[in-house]
Amino acid sequence: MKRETMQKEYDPEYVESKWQRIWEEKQLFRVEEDPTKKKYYLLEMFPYPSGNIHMGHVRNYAIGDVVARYKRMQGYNVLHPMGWDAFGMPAENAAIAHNVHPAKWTYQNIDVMRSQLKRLGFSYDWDRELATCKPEYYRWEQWLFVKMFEKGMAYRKKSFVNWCENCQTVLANEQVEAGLCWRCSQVVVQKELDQWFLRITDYADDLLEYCDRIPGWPEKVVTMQKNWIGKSVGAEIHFPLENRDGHIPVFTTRQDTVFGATFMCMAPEHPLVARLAAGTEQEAEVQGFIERMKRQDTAKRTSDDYEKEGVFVGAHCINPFTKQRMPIFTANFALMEYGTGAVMAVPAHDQRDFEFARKYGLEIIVVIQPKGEALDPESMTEAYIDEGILVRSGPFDGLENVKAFDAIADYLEEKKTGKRTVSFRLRDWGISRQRYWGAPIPVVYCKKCGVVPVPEENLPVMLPEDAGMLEGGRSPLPELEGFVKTSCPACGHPDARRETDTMDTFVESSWYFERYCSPGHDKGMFDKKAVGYWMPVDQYIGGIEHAILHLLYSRYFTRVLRDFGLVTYKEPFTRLLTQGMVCKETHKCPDHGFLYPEEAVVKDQSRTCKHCGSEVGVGRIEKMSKSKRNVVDPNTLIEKYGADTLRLFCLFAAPPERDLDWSDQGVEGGYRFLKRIWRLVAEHVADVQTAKPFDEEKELTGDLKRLHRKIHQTVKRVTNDIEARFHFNTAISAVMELVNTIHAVKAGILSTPEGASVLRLALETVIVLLSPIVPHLTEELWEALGNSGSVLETSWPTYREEAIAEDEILIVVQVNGKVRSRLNIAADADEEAIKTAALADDRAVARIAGRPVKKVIVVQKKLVNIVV
RNA sequence: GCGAGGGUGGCGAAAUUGGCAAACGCACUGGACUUAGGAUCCAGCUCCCGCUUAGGGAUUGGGGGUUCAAAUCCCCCCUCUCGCACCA
Repeated sequence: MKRETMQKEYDPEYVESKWQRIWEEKQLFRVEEDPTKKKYYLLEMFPYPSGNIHMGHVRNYAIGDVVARYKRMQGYNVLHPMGWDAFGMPAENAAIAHNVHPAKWTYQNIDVMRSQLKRLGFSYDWDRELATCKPEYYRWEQWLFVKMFEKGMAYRKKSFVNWCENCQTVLANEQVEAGLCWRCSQVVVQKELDQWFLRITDYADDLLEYCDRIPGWPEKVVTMQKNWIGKSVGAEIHFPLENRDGHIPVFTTRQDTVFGATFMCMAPEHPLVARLAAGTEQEAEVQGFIERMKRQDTAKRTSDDYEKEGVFVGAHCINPFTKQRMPIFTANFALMEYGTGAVMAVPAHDQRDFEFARKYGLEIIVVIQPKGEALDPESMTEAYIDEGILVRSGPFDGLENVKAFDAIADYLEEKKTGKRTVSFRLRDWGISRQRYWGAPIPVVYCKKCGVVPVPEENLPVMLPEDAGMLEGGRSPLPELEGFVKTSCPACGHPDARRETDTMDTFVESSWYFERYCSPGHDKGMFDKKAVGYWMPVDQYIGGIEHAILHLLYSRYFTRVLRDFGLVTYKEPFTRLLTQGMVCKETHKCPDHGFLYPEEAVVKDQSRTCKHCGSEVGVGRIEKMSKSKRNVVDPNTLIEKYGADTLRLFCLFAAPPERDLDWSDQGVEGGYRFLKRIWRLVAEHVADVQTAKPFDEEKELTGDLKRLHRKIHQTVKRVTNDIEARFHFNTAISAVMELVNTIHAVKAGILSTPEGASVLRLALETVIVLLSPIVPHLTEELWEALGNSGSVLETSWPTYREEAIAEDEILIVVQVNGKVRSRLNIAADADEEAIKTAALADDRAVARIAGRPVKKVIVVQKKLVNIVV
């Protein structure tokens, strides 16, 4: 296979397979802990093995690979692993559709996708590959679950949960998007079930507080997490029931308005609602309302035209401050999941309560007066929610409301009729899934002992592989006698049942980054020493769609592991980069919907549908997706242009955090650039074969001096663009400029010994700087120049400021802020000299036109502004 | 409604600290080489005015401000994308 001389034309297929083979033979990407070297853990979000690598993966992993290779060339010991988020529903759906076991489908996909990733030349340490569906992985997750159960951090509770009829399973709050299932967009309904929860709310405060201590995260993600956690500081107030024992606890952030509370609103699901209505003449109406609300789906409840409505439950409670009777309503806007499920309604100072009061003719009492204004409940058109002075508030009259927050809270605590409290929007994480293809929850239900965790020595609870898939997506586990029937691990009673729910797949992805540190470890979740060396992840890269879900769960899990003494840090990901989506224009036919580009026949200026001849609209640029038929297949492109071109385009077309608009012509342009470099080296390889890279000892002149300067400038720019900003697009531009500069050097000069030496430095610089981006091409060229070993093993080039310095500098001459002239001036010219030169400039003089010069501003090495 | 991030040529974009707006690339136009070019090389390429030469003017979503100087800083508005949304 070895070619003796360099081919004239760039052949990506040959070059890429050759170097991929060499890398593998030399095991170039293997890493181990090495205390003598600084570590760098670079991680990209691992893929779900859906079948094929798509362009979003290519972009994500191309970005990561540049950083991994760059850091390695900087001398870091780089951990760059890859694996599979392998449990999940698509496997079950495919199993039902194609009658193949989810495991088989998953492992086949993994094989295909692994070879695709290898074909792209990413520098992964494949020895660390893991798949979360393997028992040796989920075994430790079950182990942690048991530990959490023992500490009360995992618990079982009957509650209303989000249910997707299509997926036949429960969804976490984080998995409901605008009332729809995040996966299939089916409307989510509420269903009451016994479910396992993880007590993430115990860490709500800590998770929130640390949001401000992860400076390496994009602000956007941090705010999204803060909003999701949604902390509200306020008070709980107890409203005694009239004519019976007990009280209704209420959460409020506006305890300063409590004297204006004139009625009570409770969530329809609130257990007290039906009890209070029982036996009253309201009972039937209240029951009807509760039933109606239960049937209403979340999507409807959150729509814009959703009207506030409620029903009087036939009972009253007492405002503990005013002793006034307050009618109790059940209302659709009161949410059982938030606060206590009951709201004290203060219509004068809350817009929602105001509307409700107006609708049902309820009393409105103003208790906060704005300064210099008197509010009249009769004429108010909206609630007054701003600051003011308390009125009609007994002992608190005259107090500024901002001060009343504390005063009233103190009073509550003193009288024991309430207390200061904090409410979070964040709910505990429901992890039970009524699905087959997931990690079994390691619990047994015993007639005698109740809920019994599976002891460590019996782990893992293996997911039975002999399950047949059921129609409609129902889990086969509850019907698998061999799995369900077991004996109690505690008392040995033979009549015990296994839990048949599996864990949410987000549990697996909440600790895989630790597992990578010691993937084969069989004495625990991970080897503490390995984790101590590698963790935390220095740079994490992935899509913004995980801003809450995966990233919040991972932060939570890290805290749990820390409390078990397994890790020493709190935050798993020091820096986070959320890359943009890969987008492309869509084609839409009025009759046939979205079309593939080849189904839109180009005729003259317009396009017509291949099937019906209707005019095809070129739709907006949207995220690539199969359903929109605007995807580009990486395989096809690799075949045509090679992996390097594909990587280059993904990095060049846009900075990583921004969306990338796909352009076939842009890919072509990238290919052209690589061919251009190839020819450049091929053309000069004989000249520079024996030359040494220019070693800086001699003073250069003319084109060579310019080229030499450009080399150093390029090293500086590329290093800075990658290191500080991850702006690979400008890094590539800089190398393109260097290549253009080489081309511009007059032919004869390069064949002199001095020329050859500078040229060699130039070519090697191009090669080394591009090597993290297009690794295969650069390996081949590196070798062609007579170097041995891999480019990856060379160190990253450095630059010298003296070499960058220009002798002459272009100074812009402005008159009144407008550019009027430019002059070349010695780089070391002082301010006075620049000023004199500018004032003597012909064009400047003409513009000044004899007017007196008021002021001259000189910016060293940049410009002169003459103000007249 | 609340929060975040965008808006710069025909297109993707660049401008790191307030200091020449449009680097680099795509597309396009012209030329060279050529049997041919969808290969390659060279040149041009924001808009308007202009004796197509010289030159002048305008321009970073819109309006105002600060400054010798604003894509960049401040205020108001428009618009797009994303996230949350009856949160008591």
